[in-house]
Amino acid sequence: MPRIILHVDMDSFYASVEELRNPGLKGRAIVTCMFSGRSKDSGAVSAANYKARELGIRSGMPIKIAKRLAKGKGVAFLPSDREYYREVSSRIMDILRREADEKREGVRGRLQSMFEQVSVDEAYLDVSRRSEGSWDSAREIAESIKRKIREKENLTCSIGIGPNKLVAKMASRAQKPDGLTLVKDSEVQGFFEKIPAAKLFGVGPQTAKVFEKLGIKTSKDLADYDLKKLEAVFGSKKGRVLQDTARGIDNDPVEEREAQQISRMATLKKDSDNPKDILENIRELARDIDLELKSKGLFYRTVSVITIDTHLQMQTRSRTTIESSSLSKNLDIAKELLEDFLEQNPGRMLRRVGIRVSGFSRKKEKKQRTLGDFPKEIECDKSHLPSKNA
DNA sequence: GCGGAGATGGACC
DNA sequence: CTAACGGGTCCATCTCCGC
Repeated sequence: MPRIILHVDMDSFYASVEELRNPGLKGRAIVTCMFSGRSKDSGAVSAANYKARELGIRSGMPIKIAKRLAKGKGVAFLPSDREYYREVSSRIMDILRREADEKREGVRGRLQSMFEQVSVDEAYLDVSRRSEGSWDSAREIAESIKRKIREKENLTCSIGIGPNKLVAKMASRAQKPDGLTLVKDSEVQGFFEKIPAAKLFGVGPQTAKVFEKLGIKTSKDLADYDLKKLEAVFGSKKGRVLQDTARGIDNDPVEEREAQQISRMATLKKDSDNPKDILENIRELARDIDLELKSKGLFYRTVSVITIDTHLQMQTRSRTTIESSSLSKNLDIAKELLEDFLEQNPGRMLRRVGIRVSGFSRKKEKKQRTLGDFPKEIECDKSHLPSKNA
């Protein structure tokens, strides 16, 4: 059964939302920033609109560099307000969710959207059924989505359409902003051949460096490369995945995924190796995580402490307990993990610290299970229904 | 050999 | 003149250990 998948990607989302929020900014170059607070312009760029990109400003860039590029050009630098962006995002996701196919989960399961939000500004939609296998009607669905987002939120997005998530993703990237790119099965090979291997989804700076050594430049080079050799260099799993990627092959289903972990990080006001200092920060982060856990009704088994030192080297320490757990317990463990770390790394100054919880479950103690965990017979009382055998 | 636990690295937004 | 640098998530892999 061939699929038709849409990848919807909001255009420079944070910056665009800020532009709407403050009419005085209309038409200007806008950069949203995560200020770390340790010095005036310490931190990184989280988003830059297209006017700002024309100046060479990119997300992930240190704010100081962005400001140098922006010198005298009237660029607006704003602090990121992620809570607000999440609100706007959830309205957009509500629009998108309704455009995806529906499917029944399990035997008598509830209706579920074939929809997958991948980040605050991106989502995949499976529209195979709605479009009845017609690329033209998939294109109409995409156009209608773009129209709705523009009408309701006054924002633009770029949409890629393809036979799987990978192709849809690469397609949405191909034309931005406000783009719509359709790559049907018969066009996948030609479309991928034009893409440099380093630009493929899942290929970052490290992998690109190895490609260079191997003489792999284009996706075609990678697609035609000896699989055994790739697997020898990258490991069997990654080698295989890389070659599939270069060929536009991907069978990953569109489905909503449960969070596997929740973490919070913060930059210290000053580099430090003082447990008291650091623990103070971790305490705040743990409180925040605790709130989110409570609101989601989740329990966890594993706590990790993450440290990033002055050379930006990251290390982690984690511990798994029988069952979670209160905030205070969480903090006790974090404290021990941190103390272990500091003992084992005397003199190492930390720049940032974080805490992470994972290994989630919904059940409280041993017994209480969710409905889905119960065997069928006791799922519900059917005695009021007419008997099958009657 | 297999699983979980723990640590690390790479990638993406 | 150079270096400058957030926060969050997912996944794979390696090692170690008990079974």
